[in-house]
Amino acid sequence: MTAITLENAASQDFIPLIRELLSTYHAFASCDADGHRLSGSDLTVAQANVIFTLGNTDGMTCKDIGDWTHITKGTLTGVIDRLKSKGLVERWAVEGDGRKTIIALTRKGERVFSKEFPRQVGYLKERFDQLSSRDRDQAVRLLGKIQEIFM
Amino acid sequence: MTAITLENAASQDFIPLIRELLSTYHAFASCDADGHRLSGSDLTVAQANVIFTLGNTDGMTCKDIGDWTHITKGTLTGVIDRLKSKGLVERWAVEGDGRKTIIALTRKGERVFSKEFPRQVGYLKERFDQLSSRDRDQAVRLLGKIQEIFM
DNA sequence: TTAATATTGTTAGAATGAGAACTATCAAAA
DNA sequence: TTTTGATAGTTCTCATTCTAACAATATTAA
Repeated sequence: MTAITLENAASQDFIPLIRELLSTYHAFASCDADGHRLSGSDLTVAQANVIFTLGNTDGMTCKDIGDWTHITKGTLTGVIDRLKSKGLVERWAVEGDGRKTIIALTRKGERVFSKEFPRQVGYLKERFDQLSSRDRDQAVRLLGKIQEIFM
Repeated sequence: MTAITLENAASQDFIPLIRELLSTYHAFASCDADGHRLSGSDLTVAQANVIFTLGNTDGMTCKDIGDWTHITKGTLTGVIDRLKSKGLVERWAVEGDGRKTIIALTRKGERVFSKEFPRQVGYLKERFDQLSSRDRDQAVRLLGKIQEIFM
């Protein structure tokens, strides 16, 4: 309830949580990127996430892809452009709603998904196997609680 | 111990944890960015983090700033260039080691730090006050465990 | 000392990122 | 119906991001 001053700001109790959240995120992101880079798939992290999102679906709108991947719409247009130029996705008009576009994997995109998705999951599994299921479930629960404070 | 296949990849137990980590990170990052944007300080998140890191120090090397903020050295050069052009930081040579450079706040940079750091901590505190200290401490502990699996 | 190796920081190039402005389309309200 | 507002996607601008290559300097080993 005390006001925040220059003197007490740095010692606020929640700052270690922020630091831990950020360093854990960066540790994961770095590991994830390593997996994609070592695979020789020539996919960036963002491109791979879009491919992985579209896998086993009949296509999704840009809005839904963005919501799922946390990629903002302005960025997503460029990511999809690059995937399209690689022949991995295609755009379809939606009948009944002229505002929407459906993005879907091509045959080639599906082959890349079938190869890269299990490989990357396996790559990450080697790390996450070191975490007990108890800790994992607790972490999911607590991260959910943290998320709630931003809504 | 089972091999990862296209069929079982998406149902791996650790995937919800990854999704929760990413969405919590993005929720925080978005809130943090909102705070800086609404402040009218004209600082980007990266710039503010460097300012906040340098506050109450006598200066730090680029290496140490990068380690603390998780900004890679290539990126950091540009961020510091922009802070320098705003007159908020300055570069000093290190006597005894010609490879190193010390980055330090200017007077103007210190004034910005004194104003923006407590303001942003207060802005974030309003959210984190909604989290119990028990959940906060548990989250720190579990995030630490997750981090370990990437080392 | 000399050579091999490491560290620090900058630079270059391509992709990602957020946000705002814009177009087009749809929905709701008057 | 018309007008007002909401939604989807693209485009634009600037900043950040990463990797890799590079230069300069330190350190270590031979």
